[in-house]
Amino acid sequence: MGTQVARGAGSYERIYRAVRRIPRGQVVTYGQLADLAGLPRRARLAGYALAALHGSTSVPWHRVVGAGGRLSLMRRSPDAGLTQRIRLENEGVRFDARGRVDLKALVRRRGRPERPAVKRGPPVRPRRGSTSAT
DNA sequence: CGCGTGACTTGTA
DNA sequence: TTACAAGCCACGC
Repeated sequence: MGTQVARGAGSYERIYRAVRRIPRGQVVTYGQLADLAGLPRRARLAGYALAALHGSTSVPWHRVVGAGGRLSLMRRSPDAGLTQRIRLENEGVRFDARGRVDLKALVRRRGRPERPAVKRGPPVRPRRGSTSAT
């Protein structure tokens, strides 16, 4: 078998291996996937890695959804998004009327990724003709 | 090196 | 509900 996988060559392999670990009938978000791959805060990378897959891949990419159980593919590629939905339903995953995955199928988050003071600076937009005129 | 864009996420307005 | 901002990574121009 493959003796080893592309070592640090790229984080993609890590993402793919993490995807293969997703239990059938369950789904994870891109953020969770990145976390499972040991790449916290790299949700976008997870999506990019999946986008690099080819159609005949054996990676169960359909078990990866967007935050809140949304199928991000539906927006970009409705066709692929439909394939994803069909595959998931085939695994017993339920969807709501909005087309989102039933949160019950979402793998629970383990621990709590502490969120260090990343307070995003609120877009302070000074309004003209205000009281503080000087 | 900078910019724009993309299967991302979260908080605020 | 949508739109925007900021953070993140990768790729093409």
